[in-house]
Amino acid sequence: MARAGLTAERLTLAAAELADELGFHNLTVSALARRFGVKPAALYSHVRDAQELRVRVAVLALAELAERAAAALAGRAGKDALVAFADAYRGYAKEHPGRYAAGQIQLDDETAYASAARRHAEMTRAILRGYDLPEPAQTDAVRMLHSTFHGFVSLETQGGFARTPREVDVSWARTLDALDSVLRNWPPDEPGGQAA
Amino acid sequence: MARAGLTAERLTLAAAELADELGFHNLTVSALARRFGVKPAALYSHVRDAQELRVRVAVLALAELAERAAAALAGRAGKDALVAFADAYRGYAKEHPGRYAAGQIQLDDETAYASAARRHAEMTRAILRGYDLPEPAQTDAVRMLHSTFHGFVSLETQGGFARTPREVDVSWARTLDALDSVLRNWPPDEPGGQAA
DNA sequence: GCAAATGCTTAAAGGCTTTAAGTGATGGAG
DNA sequence: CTCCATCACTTAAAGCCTTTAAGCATTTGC
Repeated sequence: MARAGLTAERLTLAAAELADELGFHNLTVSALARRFGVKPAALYSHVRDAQELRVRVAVLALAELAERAAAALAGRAGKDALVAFADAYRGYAKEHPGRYAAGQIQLDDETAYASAARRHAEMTRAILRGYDLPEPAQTDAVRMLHSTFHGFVSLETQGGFARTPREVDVSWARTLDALDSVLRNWPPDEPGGQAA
Repeated sequence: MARAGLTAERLTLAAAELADELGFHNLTVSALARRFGVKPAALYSHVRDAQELRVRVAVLALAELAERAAAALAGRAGKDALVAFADAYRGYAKEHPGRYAAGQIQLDDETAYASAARRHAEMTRAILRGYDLPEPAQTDAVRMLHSTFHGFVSLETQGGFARTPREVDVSWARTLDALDSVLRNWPPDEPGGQAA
């Protein structure tokens, strides 16, 4: 019997494809083995267990996403940078829903540190350079941006916006307009009240 | 042997508790049966299968969340309403992470229609009444608000903000300030450019 | 060309889901 | 009050998944 030529890397890549096709939660050792025409037990020489497989896909996804985001950001500033980054983020999630879902799992501190998670934070801060926010506000803005991107993409891929006719692309664009607007005019720490 | 007195309702409630304790993805028929001191097969007289159990928890969660949000909204308007609604949303997710996660699963159109999903959309629109947005922008704003709330809460419960020292509560408050600000000053359809 | 290492299979145990058939408790009718 | 029908739960069993251990075969290096 010819060997299948399994390695941790090939398994990870195939697992990522499987996740994109079937959904991350349908990524199983058995399904992956099937794809290689091999018995499930064969995978355990290359990967400790199912959880390690998931973590590997997560790390791959974070790296790919960081790569894309970095490319999108290159040479841009201000709103251009904001939109390019956001579009890269959303585009990746739509092209690779399984990988994107993988990227959301909890990584232990060590794995997260070694992964591209840091690069994401740095890039988001790079966007904010165009908006000139002082430090504590900058952290808040990073969190708000990340929340909005992730929330929108996550709701969209789960069909959360499907029941309203308006084009999702338009709402996305308007949301980015709104984020740009609020970053250019970040509210002061003591809000002055809510007068019209 | 005394009977356990199972009903679909009691199972659903216990399933919700189980999900909050162990995480939604650890909600299994077996674990639930164990909690009632009963064999797994016993549950199948009351609930069609594991998926129905999950859907029931989702519908329960959406209803509870709508209840809370409605109470928070009562008698408030403008930023007060925004903050109360958002806090109710986040509070529920933190108190009931398993239920909250359940609320994110895809419901078929019929179930979704019968569920509280509509009430959520209506309440978000009610918040916007205080901000006087014309219609297509209103839909965009609803989507942005929902995205930001969901994204923030989802990242927070998954530990996404844990690696930065700043208090998450403060970032949440500042994010709501920012949303209030952008709603009061919603950008026009043709953005005028990005001058400082 | 042979031995050692490596890669995959077989075997097996344990858990989860789900269906079908069986048993015992409960409650309503006489 | 008692008997019987119904309903609630158990037992049994099949199928799929994960994971470990042991075995066989293929490749590699000397």
